[in-house]
Amino acid sequence: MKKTAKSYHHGNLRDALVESSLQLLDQASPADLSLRQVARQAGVSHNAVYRHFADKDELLAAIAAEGFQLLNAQLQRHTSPFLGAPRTKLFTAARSYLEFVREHPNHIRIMFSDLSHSNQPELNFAAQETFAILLDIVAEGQQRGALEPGETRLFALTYWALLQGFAELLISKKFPFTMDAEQSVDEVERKAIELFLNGLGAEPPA
Amino acid sequence: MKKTAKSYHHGNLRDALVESSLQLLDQASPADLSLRQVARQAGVSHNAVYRHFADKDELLAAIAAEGFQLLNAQLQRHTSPFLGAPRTKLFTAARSYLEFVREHPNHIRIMFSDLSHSNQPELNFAAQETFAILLDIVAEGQQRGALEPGETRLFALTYWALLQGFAELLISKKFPFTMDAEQSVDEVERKAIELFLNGLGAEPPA
DNA sequence: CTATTAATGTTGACACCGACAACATTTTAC
DNA sequence: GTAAAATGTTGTCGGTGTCAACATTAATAG
Repeated sequence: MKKTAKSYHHGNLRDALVESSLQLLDQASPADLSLRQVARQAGVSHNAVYRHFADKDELLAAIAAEGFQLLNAQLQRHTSPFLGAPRTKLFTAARSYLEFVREHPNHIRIMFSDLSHSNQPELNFAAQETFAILLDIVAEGQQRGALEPGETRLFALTYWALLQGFAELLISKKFPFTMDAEQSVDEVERKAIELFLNGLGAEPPA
Repeated sequence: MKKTAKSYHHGNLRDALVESSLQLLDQASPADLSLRQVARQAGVSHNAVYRHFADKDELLAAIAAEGFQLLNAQLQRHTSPFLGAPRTKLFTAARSYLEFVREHPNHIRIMFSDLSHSNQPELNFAAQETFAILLDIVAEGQQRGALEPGETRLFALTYWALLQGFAELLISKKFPFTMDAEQSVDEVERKAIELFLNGLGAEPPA
């Protein structure tokens, strides 16, 4: 029997449940997301969920995987056929990442929960893909002379950490009191990334 | 009536509840932390909690505040009477921050939840204090020539974002596949922070 | 084409949870 | 010393995650 598409009863309920979850997450925080609510939103009885996910964690893992896929698509859409100055792409990717965070804060929360126990290979793959994209961008930046050569993985990891750190500070509302009153969040963000990239580009590798 | 210390029945149950929560968080994730379990751990009936916290969020906010206080104490303990090379202090603080994260991953998770709606001034103050500590360290680094001068708040914010970003990648288990097999997490972390600090120290401000 | 089987969905139940109300007890204050 | 405030308990309610039993539909074998 195939699980793939348009089965019969509901017509691949699995994806519909993830989609319903995303709709609910637009308005409610992850803590308020319940299996039964998701089932209701999908127009199906509770326990139907258990034909597609072993438990709640497995549904959350699927939501997280979907999140990384959406993020990856957005990153590539914003940076893929890119012809600007070498450093601009690094900058654009950063803005794109933080735009996603601002638009889907609850989704990002679930993506960075610890769901490692629920073994969802799809999730691991999608998250690895995110890193691969950042890695490519850094590598290209190095090739085009915007960043110092060498240590590409280390550069990319640090790049990702900075972006996700900003995400955390933004989401948890600990960002505002770190800025001067007259500076907008947007401006601070831009300058900090610039600062970071300038740093990586100028110093000979340690 | 005083709320301060050793009242009567239980003898400041408020702090005991927070303490019980911390014990439970050593073994269970935030999602599994329940008011009733905390009450049981403190040897008190459910609903006793509601004499000290309006709802669950307010308890979580108190836990978060306690977390920032512990983090602040550790940061200051590790960096306070510090006589090493100028840059060493920035490095030590970073290691200290990440040590806290590794030892209290569940606590950090709650600290960076969005609890802004439960208006706990203690929490805001403690988190601001964390930023103040990082700010001091950066300022001292600038004064002693380890970092470029100017933009101190921006430097400190970027510094914090990098640290918290590492924390996230560590906690959510998305760190491992970013490293080469032969490098330990510890080593990568050290080198990334070094890279970052080198960057901030060498490039003229943007 | 039909019968068997697997996949999928539903109903019912259970323990646990957060929150509210009503009541009990102890401390504080006048 | 008594009234009031603070603190703790018991009881209850709707909601939740999960299991078991049952029902229905799709896939497959003959």
